[in-house]
Amino acid sequence: MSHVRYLCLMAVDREHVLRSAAALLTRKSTATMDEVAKAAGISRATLHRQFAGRDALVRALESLGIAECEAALDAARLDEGTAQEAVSRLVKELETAAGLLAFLYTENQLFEGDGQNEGWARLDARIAALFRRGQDSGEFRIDLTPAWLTEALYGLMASAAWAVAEGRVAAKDFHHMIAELLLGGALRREEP
Amino acid sequence: MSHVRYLCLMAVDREHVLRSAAALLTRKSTATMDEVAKAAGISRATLHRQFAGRDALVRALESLGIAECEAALDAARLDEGTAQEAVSRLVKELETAAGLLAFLYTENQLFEGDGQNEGWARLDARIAALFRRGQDSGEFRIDLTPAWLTEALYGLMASAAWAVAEGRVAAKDFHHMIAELLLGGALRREEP
DNA sequence: CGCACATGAGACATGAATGTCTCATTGAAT
DNA sequence: ATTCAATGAGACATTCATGTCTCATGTGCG
Repeated sequence: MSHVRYLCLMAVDREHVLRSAAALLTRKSTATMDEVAKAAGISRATLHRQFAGRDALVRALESLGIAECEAALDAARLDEGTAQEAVSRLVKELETAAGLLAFLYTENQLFEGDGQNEGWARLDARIAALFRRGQDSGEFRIDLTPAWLTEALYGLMASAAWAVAEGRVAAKDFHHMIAELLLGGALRREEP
Repeated sequence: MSHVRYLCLMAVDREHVLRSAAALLTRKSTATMDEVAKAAGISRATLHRQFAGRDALVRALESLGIAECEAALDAARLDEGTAQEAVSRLVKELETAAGLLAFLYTENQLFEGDGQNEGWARLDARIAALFRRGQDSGEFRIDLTPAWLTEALYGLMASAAWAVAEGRVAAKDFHHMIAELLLGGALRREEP
């Protein structure tokens, strides 16, 4: 039964291709299908056999990014402990997906039109709910809206991913930089 | 002497074209030259007469963005008062350039190769120097590097510009959102 | 060994964006 | 009114990424 093996190999390769594409497109968002194929170590023909076209590839990356984010949200256990700790865990869990997120964040074509993936709305809602929980518990200041804090989290993740990729900051500081800057702003300061 | 008037008109139109292009490309970074021309209310032929090609247009936008940033840095008087106040003034002065900055921030092709505009390095140095001044004076925490704070400022500006453009946050909160979040993170908290 | 199938290489057509060109028109200055 | 320059409209060739195709190769399996 080569059929089973066939499916297995396809799945593995598809995963590898998506990873390679994400890594390349994060650095050069205008990379051609040929460059994507070369980066994955396959031919352009095979790339087209796995993804109907560039659009399908980007959509698959979008689904992968959403899935990774949701997995990170689950792993971060946003409902446990203080909101501050939950945010810190979330940043930690999102670190591996930061590069992919940074790419998707700039693909604004994904968000025009009605066919936009509802996964983003789910993610936004869960993250915003976390910030709202922190506000309700008195941990976070209330003059910064959950929507803005969610946007800022995305933006800081993307900024850090690019800064690390270009060597302007150290990769090991990723979590500390984002969590400290974001929480320092979102956390209500003790009255002196 | 129509020659003088000729030069004057060219300058005015060029400015207008650049503004229109910046506004459009901020929303849709893949807009074609035809769309850019239509957005500026001119024909594609005239657009090509003013800018040799798409590359030249992007380069001109880059120069414009750098010039606006340097003007904002000058107007913010980064050496006066506390570093915190200077950062707040800087965010205020940069607000009008935020859309353009957001576009340039994602044009990572500008930063590959050796021919990258040295204006960015100058800007980075000036902004980083401001954060360093705040650290030296004890206003800002020292565990977040000036390089990262500079990156974070860019990232938050871009995030806020997009969020405002898409209606997720209110435009009037622009300065407050960025300055408060950034400073809250960069500012050393009072010991309880 | 022979079969099946995924792959790589490459040819080919298509479409889109670009860059260049000509020509008629407008508009302002003289 | 005449002249000059800029503009708009459009034709045109070119380039490039894309998408589809065929064919040869190799590799695993029966």
